[in-house]
Amino acid sequence: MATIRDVAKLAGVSVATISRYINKNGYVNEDTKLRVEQAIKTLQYEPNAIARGLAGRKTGTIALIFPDITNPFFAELARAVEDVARMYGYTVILCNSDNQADKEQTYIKVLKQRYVDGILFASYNLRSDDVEALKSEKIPLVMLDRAPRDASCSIVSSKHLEGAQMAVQHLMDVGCKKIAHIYGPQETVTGRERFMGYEQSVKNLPWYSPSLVEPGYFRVDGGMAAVENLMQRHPDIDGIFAGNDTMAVGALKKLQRLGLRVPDQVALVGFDGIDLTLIVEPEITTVAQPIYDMGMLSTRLLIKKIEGDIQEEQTHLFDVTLIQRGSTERKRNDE
Amino acid sequence: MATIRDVAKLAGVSVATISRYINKNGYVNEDTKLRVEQAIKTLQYEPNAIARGLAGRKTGTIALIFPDITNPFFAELARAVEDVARMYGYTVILCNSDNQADKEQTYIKVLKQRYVDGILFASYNLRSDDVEALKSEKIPLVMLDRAPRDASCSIVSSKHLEGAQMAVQHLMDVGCKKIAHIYGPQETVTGRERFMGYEQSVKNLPWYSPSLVEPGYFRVDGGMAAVENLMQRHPDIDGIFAGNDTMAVGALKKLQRLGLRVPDQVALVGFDGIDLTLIVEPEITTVAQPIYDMGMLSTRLLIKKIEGDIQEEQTHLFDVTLIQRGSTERKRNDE
DNA sequence: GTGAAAGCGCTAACAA
DNA sequence: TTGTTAGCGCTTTCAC
Repeated sequence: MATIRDVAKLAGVSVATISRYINKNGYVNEDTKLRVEQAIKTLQYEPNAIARGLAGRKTGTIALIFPDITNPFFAELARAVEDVARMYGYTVILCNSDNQADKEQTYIKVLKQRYVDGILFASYNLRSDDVEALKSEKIPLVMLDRAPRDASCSIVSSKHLEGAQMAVQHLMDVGCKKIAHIYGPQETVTGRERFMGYEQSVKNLPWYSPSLVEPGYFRVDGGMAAVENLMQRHPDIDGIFAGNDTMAVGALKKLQRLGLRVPDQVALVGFDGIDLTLIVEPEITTVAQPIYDMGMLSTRLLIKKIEGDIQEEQTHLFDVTLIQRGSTERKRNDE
Repeated sequence: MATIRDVAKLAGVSVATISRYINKNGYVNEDTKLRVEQAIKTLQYEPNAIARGLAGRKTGTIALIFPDITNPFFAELARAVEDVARMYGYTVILCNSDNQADKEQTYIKVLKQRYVDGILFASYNLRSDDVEALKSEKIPLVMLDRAPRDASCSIVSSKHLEGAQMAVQHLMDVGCKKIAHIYGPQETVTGRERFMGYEQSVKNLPWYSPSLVEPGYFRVDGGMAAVENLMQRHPDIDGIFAGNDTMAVGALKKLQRLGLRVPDQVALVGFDGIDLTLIVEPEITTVAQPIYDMGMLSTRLLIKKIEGDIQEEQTHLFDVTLIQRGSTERKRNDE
């Protein structure tokens, strides 16, 4: 592989000129520019990214730390991140944290060693001193859906609380008289806010009872178990709002096994808008987040911070959309 | 951040000694070893991976090139790869190729610039000269489920042909009298071999007809469309073997919409063993590949090649397993 | 066993 | 505009 020195020699200039040309900073005369281009072409020169990293402290690498790539939500997010990164000439490092603090910490250490230019973080346990540490080392950071209290950092999220209220409202609109909630982990912003949205919507209604909620751990089996418990306690439940689509899928499966017709006997709404909701029958009504857009925006934000285009920490809140599907499509909008 | 020089100074030795200690090559006296350890600890020294890469040409990075992380099969694979890589101190770069040759080529270029230590390749278009090029540059490569003709390289795959025959046999065992096949892209090894397995199993049977196959493009909507066409041509089809689980899910959905009972009127088998088959009702019988194990093994293989533990190219063929579920669970095993 | 020193390929002052 | 040069932090001969 040709080096910058070879190019310089062939073009009859110094390496500094080549460097300037490549990085498009500093002046380069038009004539020499042409010679340089020629030389680069004939030698098929490709700058060495590692050497650039060492010399310039910019590696063109960003890291994506999140719970689990196997989760369709994060897979779609990762896809968006990678797409945008590629467009901007960045490469992305994949880090599955399983929401374990020690894994997150190890990653951060490793990533520093590798001079990653920035980190996109969507796992739970980052504390404000971690954020401060990264900040003091000038490593740009964008958080997805979570932020340590009293740490200022850039955040990309969406309207979970509002979305939860939309979900509940929709269930009432299609005639539900007793609506349960399967909630996600309360350590998570998403799990918490969606729970709150449900609670605020129903707590003053006559039929409300605290025993209408059940945890589902954001998992299919969790959703199934939750339905089992809920229906046992309240056989008259006729609407379920699941805190995410994965649990909604589990809920649907269990409802069908219990012989309950969806949506006629029990209507069901999920949250997130992942494709899983489309492959089951009936398809599941969901409060969709613009996952791909969120991934795109957060990556753009991160790259802008890396490249110094923005300094301040920004917060972006995306709107969510209720997508009505079979799981709430009842014959009659009764009452 | 402390550098190797700081450590050397504090320990009262030269940087060479520190380097030897870190890399565990060359002799280091027991006493000095202790002093070095002390120094490293007090300074919280972490070797700089970029500098090591430049000097030693080993970056501790491997790349995973495959079609799309959004595909559950590849997501699970990626998870395995990342898990193993982490265990061995490697970091993984994510590359979605969408099976486009140009993206693959661009990636290979970028990855070379970044001195990746090895590449795990599961996309379609790599040609034998690409393989040779990588080989001549001493970049270890492991291919998943595909290999350019007449290029020797390490391959990890599983028994697609045999698996397809198992699927068909199973359908016959549960009493199917007319079995169709929804096939995947014939440019892919997987699509081709599964098709061949089907063909070999049925071509001499009295009911066989070439119009019993239909493409499904490895996609949900493809599976749906295929079922529509197949059932129109042959309303008496009572068994379907889909070339992968994604198409099987689509097939199931369409069958249900057509009002056909699964498994009683039409039994259904997929291929791959992804979780999608578990979330639908009925659950789908599938020929499962050990996806996670395949990811683990191929990563281990790659790392061994990187670290010089093996030279020769190896081929690993995994067994597949028929997992029987609701989609083929008929009341009576008739005839 | 250990150290001195020459790079790895590039960037970025600073001079010219 | 362009060139000289000193690093970036580490590995690796080659002496001692």
